[in-house]
Amino acid sequence: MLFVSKDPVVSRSTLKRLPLYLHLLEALLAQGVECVSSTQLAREFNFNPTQVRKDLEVTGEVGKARVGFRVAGLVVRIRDFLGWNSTHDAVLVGVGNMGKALLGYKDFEKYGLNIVAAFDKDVRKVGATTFDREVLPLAQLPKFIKRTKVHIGILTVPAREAQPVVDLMLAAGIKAIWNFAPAPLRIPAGVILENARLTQSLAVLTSHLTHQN
Amino acid sequence: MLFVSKDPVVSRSTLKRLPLYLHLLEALLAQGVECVSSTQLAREFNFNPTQVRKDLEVTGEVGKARVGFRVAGLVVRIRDFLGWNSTHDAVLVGVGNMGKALLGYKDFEKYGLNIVAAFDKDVRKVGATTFDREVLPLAQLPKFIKRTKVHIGILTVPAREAQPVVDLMLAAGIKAIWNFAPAPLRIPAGVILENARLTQSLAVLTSHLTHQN
DNA sequence: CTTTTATCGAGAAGATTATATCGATACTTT
DNA sequence: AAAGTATCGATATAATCTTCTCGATAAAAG
Ligand SMILES: NC(=O)c1ccc[n+]([C@@H]2O[C@H](COP(=O)([O-])OP(=O)(O)OC[C@H]3O[C@@H](n4cnc5c(N)ncnc54)[C@H](O)[C@@H]3O)[C@@H](O)[C@H]2O)c1
Ligand SMILES: NC(=O)c1ccc[n+]([C@@H]2O[C@H](COP(=O)([O-])OP(=O)(O)OC[C@H]3O[C@@H](n4cnc5c(N)ncnc54)[C@H](O)[C@@H]3O)[C@@H](O)[C@H]2O)c1
Repeated sequence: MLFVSKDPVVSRSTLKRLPLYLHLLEALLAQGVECVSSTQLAREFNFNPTQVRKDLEVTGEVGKARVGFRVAGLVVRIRDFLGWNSTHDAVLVGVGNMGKALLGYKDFEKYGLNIVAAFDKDVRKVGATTFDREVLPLAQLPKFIKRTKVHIGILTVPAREAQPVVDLMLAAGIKAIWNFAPAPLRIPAGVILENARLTQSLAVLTSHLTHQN
Repeated sequence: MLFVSKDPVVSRSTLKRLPLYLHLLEALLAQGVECVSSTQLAREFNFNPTQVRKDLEVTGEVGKARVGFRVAGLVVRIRDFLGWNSTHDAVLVGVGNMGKALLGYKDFEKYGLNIVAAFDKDVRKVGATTFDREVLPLAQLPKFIKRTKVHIGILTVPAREAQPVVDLMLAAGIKAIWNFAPAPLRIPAGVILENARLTQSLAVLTSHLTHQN
């Protein structure tokens, strides 16, 4: 779509398919499979083989005619491309149901994400330790972001609180926001916003079920 | 993309933008705003006005030149279109961190989703009550689905457990699956699969941060 | 009452994304 | 060794999605 600055123009669609391939490839790697063709991968997901090849092209891994791609090579290349071989620190704001689920998710480290601190404005939550991380008062958020130079902000507050918290984050220098609240956010160009809105996902299900009858 | 059976009248992109409009429109409605133009809506999201009009067209609501669309009308039409004015019952399997967050989410009823029961294979979790719902043993899942004719299955088990649980659901007659596990699932045509994969969403963030430097 | 302006809906044009085609290549089979 | 075949990468074509253009229309301004 938009949002990429220079030449490495990779579509958001491709970007979202890469983790799908990766998960499968890691399973194949664990099974000891050495090579896999675009045809095989495509069959797993009901994609088109050409599309798979185009997607994998962005990682730089080249395949061999009649053989396919090296599984181990693809795994490394995709992880590198996605930035999952390095660590991206993040702060989380809103230690409610969703916030706690994210804080408790061990596998984020596999995806290069490291939640270093959590914040809440509810004094009853502050001070408690949630999954080994202390919950800090919201007031300390700006200073913390500036001091630790953390780039990612995870937003798990109620919708009406989302924009004010985002403004705090932006003022403190956050570069990317992962938003779970069903609220339209205003952010300046240059900052990446990714909405993990479950309601959007749900819309696909409920509308299909509705129009099927 | 693919996976819609007959005439895929509405694109998935449009489908995912409708909830965005809806959330904003509901806020406007609460403020007493009566009409809104595609231009105004577009500005809020940095979309193109024509795109907004095309999206809204699918709901059947017609606008008035020089005035725009009735906010109240759009809210009803979008909710109807998405199936959010009726109730879709669902079962949830895997009462871990994510499963509990979903069980505790009060607003799902606004989105037409009603989680009627939760299942887990861990005997320590079974019997406990999580957010007013008893956790049932996995063994009871098939009978429960058949008896209650529930259509939606929510999958919050570890990735390696995903396919076996899906197979159970399918055999019992589930029509739509909302999957949170990072695993490629095999499902027959006619069943709707929607992946709420946070790792796909995360890929957008981490890859951008990586390639910016 | 006429002109101006903002917006609509329909259709055309443009951009992006997905798929098909094809020569080259590397492995298998005969 | 030669023939056959699956797959690659490159390029062309097709499909889809987005944006532009324009005549019609409804409200506001003159
Ligand atoms: N729980 C889910 O399954 C789910 C599903 C879809 C969307 N969401 C969205 O995710 C967000 C969080 O949902 P939840 O279920 O965790 O809600 P929740 O009410 O359980 O938690 C919200 C937390 O944010 C804190 N908070 C409120 N305002 C704050 C502020 N200004 N600064 C810092 N902290 C603040 C609250 O104290 C609370 O701890 C909501 O926007 C919700 O709509 C949640
Ligand atoms: N927690 C998160 O923030 C998060 C983020 C992204 C993805 N996910 C994915 O969501 C899924 C659940 O994550 P989680 O953090 O809740 O994990 P979790 O380990 O906390 O919970 C998993 C639950 O599933 C149950 N379970 C395991 N096998 C089962 C089976 N065959 N049948 C029924 N129940 C079974 C376990 O007993 C446990 O209660 C995982 O696939 C995870 O990768 C979670």
